[in-house]
Amino acid sequence: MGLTKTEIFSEQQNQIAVFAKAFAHPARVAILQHLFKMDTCVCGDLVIEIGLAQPTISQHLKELKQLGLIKGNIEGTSVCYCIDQENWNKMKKILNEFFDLDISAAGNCC
Amino acid sequence: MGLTKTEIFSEQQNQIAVFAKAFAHPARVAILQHLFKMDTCVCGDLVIEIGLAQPTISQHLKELKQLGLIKGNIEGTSVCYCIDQENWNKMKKILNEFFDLDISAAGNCC
DNA sequence: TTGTTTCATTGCAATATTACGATATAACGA
DNA sequence: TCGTTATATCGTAATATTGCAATGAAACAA
Repeated sequence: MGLTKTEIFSEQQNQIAVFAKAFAHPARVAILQHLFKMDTCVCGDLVIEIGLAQPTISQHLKELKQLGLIKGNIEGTSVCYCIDQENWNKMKKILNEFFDLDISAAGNCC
Repeated sequence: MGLTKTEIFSEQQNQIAVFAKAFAHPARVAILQHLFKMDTCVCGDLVIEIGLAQPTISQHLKELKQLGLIKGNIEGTSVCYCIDQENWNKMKKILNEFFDLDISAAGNCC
């Protein structure tokens, strides 16, 4: 049905999934990598850097912004985006807790 | 168009996206958490544990298996799944390299 | 004001994902 | 052999995602 049954999962499980979805597209990975690489903030250079149309980039930026991973500031006619450090670290913490689940017990059957 | 333009991105960017997609659904997060929690391997208990139909769980398991994050062994009529430690660690390394990009330079504009 | 630049939004088409009923398959016990 | 159990696969319906052309909105310069 294309509809995820979020109600049967824990809040934590849903949050992990929502954050993971942010990185589940190479364009968004590329955008974030570029925002990290540039010491000065980027705006529509992303359209040139990445090879996608402007509306497409704008849409990906919107998703990252709604998740809180990036911030955007209007500067004249252009918009300056950058990583939201606080939320980025929160996301890292939540995902790393999941990645670092104790593996010692599992993995001994197959 | 629903079709990701993978060809314009680097192999690394695509790989991050593919791994992230594994966690981009709470059911797969729940499956992996359960596989970590149980010291003995699980099979169709997942259908009971998680509240989804058997074909749906089977489909999610297939995706995780294709990615190499889990392994499955046939034991009689049931199938025993567990984390593939080697690939799990590979995935962790790739995603953490991305998460740990130097934040000092970025994030000072907004 | 008019034109330009930059970005967001809208609307749409194409593909992907999620979920499940029905069915197939494979191993086992009686 | 026959029935049971456990899982996989198929087919299908519904929703989500991706991408872009066209258009709108806002700031600026002339």
